[in-house]
Amino acid sequence: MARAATTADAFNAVAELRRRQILDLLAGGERAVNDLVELLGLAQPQVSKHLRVLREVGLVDVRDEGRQRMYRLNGRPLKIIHDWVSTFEQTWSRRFDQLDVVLEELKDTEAKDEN
Amino acid sequence: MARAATTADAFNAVAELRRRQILDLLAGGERAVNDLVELLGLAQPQVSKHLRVLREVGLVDVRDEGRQRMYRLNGRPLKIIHDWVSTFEQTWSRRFDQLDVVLEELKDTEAKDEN
DNA sequence: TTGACATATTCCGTTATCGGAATACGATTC
DNA sequence: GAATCGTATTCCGATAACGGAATATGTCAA
Repeated sequence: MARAATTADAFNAVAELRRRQILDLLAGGERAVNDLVELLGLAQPQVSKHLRVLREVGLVDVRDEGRQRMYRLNGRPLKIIHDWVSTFEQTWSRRFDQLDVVLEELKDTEAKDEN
Repeated sequence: MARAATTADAFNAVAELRRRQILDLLAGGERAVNDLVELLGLAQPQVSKHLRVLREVGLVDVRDEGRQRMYRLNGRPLKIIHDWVSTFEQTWSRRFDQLDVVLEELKDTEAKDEN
């Protein structure tokens, strides 16, 4: 086995900077592929490939509009990420940093007491 | 060029299920490597390798304790992910789903009006 | 129906990743 | 200081990701 398919889930899909940028752009509303190509400064095939990955994990929806394809953000799969990361929110909050310090000091004190 | 190193940032580090599991375990407190090996049911080298990635993006800190190495969670790098994902929070909320429906209906109405 | 435009797919080469097995290293313990 | 324990690193082999270039598909316009 080599590695998890990028297409497997939102975590993998979003690990790529370009795909995050695409989602950022789509947050501003529906966009045709060539719009994205221009805004990102990428080659068109690369953009289409990234869009495919995003489509496969459900992060974007497509709609045909004449010869264009309009892509639209669908953030729902991001909720899984949000939920998971939120679990750790305390970890980076100021107050818990302080708590860590207190706990460390406490540990040191105990260590001394054992002598 | 092939692909960005997994080791590059928190997004990539966390894209791997095993590494997320490790962080989940460390959320419960410091752990020695063999603890994690047992809890995860993985081979020890694999665990050490995942820990290395996590270390390199700053998601865990290490402390030497005799012949053991105690790993400890450091969630700070997750804040970047949290911040980014939070940008899209409205996208999956119930109220905005409803708004989407309304907008769709409106679009349909307009389409009919054009006939 | 031919040509131009918009997008998707395929093919290619390079590189990173992952798991597994073997091995190296470093700190204890005997 | 030799055996042992805990962990890290290295060396595979397989896979798949990525960018680039070429090409295919599909739609509109003349």
